[in-house]
Amino acid sequence: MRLVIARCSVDYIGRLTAHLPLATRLLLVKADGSVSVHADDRAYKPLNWMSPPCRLEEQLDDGSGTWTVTNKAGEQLIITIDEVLHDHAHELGVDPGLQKDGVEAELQRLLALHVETFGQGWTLVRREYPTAIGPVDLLCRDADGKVVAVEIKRRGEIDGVEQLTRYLELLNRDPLLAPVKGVFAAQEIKPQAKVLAQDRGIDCVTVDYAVLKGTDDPTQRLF
Amino acid sequence: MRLVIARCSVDYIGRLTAHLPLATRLLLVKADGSVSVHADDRAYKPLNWMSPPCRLEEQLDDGSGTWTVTNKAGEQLIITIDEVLHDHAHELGVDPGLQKDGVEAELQRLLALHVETFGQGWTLVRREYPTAIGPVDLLCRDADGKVVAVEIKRRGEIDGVEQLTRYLELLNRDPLLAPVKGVFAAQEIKPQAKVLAQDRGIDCVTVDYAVLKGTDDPTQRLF
DNA sequence: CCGTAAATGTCGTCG
DNA sequence: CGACGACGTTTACGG
Repeated sequence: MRLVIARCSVDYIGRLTAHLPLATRLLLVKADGSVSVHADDRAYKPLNWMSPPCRLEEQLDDGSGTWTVTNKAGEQLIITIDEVLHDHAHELGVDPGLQKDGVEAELQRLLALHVETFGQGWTLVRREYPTAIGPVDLLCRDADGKVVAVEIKRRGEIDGVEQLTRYLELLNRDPLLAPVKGVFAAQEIKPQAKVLAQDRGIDCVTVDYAVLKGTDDPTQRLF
Repeated sequence: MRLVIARCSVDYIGRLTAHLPLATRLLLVKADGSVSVHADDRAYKPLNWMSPPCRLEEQLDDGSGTWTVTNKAGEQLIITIDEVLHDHAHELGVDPGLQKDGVEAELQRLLALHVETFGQGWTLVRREYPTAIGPVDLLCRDADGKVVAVEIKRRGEIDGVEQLTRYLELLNRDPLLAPVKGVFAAQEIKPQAKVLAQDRGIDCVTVDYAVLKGTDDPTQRLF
């Protein structure tokens, strides 16, 4: 990893064209070949960058000069360097990598254990019920024995309603299942998604993750 | 901007939980308060980070110690530092910012100016025509006076066709507008999107941004 | 500040 | 290699 602080201007010509006027910035060159240009704000996102695989060509005359970064698609990041204020390289080695523990999978697991969240007398037919266009998160039966397809998202947006709609269309072609109702479940459901769901006859359920987790965790129980 | 190379392990507790085993990494502290942890790969994306606004607390004993970064939501990034190999700070000042060209907004602006791109005699009714489920990019009339809804994307994919389909369904409920036709315009349209659009009776138009821009820019005109 | 759509999205997985 | 969905999406824009 190489860290360069330099006064520079930058041009990107690729999927779009972009220009950065002369200013002092951080140029970050990683071992994977990527180059990114950071200002002192905008959180972790660089002002400009080139993702690997790409090639960095340096043309330097006494500190000032030009970096040209090119990828296979012919996109170019051109960094015109006026003055180098700091230039430091360091070997980091391979990173052991990140261990993540996601929320959506957990949400599905908890709801599968507690389908009564959707209504009294509900039972789980199957989690990840397979169809030709992908698995339905939960297939249930309500108290009347009617089949219900449940789509679970952490954040409920319009795309999720579309996805559930496609599943319902497919499931309703199966005479053994039809008529199949739909439930859209998420920690938070956007107004637009609610409108579309209602328009399609799909019920929306907002799920409280903490409560659900509490239901699952004996140490969290109130009684 | 502060650049620290350190042997560290990292834990994030927030929207998910994540852990990074001990290794040498770059810790990037920006003037906006953000902290990000970079390995020597994964392009510009950090392994872990905290976005501003947040607060960094340092507890150090002879180089080793703990950084605790907290935001308002109570999310925490905890960096346990084993050894600091490099620590360098630099004043960058405010960045003049990025000038972009060629994004969807630009494409929409140009097409609004040149609806004849879609056909002779076409007129613009309104840009960003409002509906209950969001604004239609362009509402036009063709040479016969028929209403046409135009959805514009930089890259035309299935989602865009779905979006336009929803608009058409809604607009066609309005007896003052119906029947409304659809046009899907993009610099590049994926085959799948074309197939779906055709199936829905939606016309596809591939737009040449350079030509359109040339039409707009007198200095670029050939005649 | 909330809601919505775009993004050089990026990053996995799976066919 | 391309399509599809998730992302701690992030970011910009408009009400």
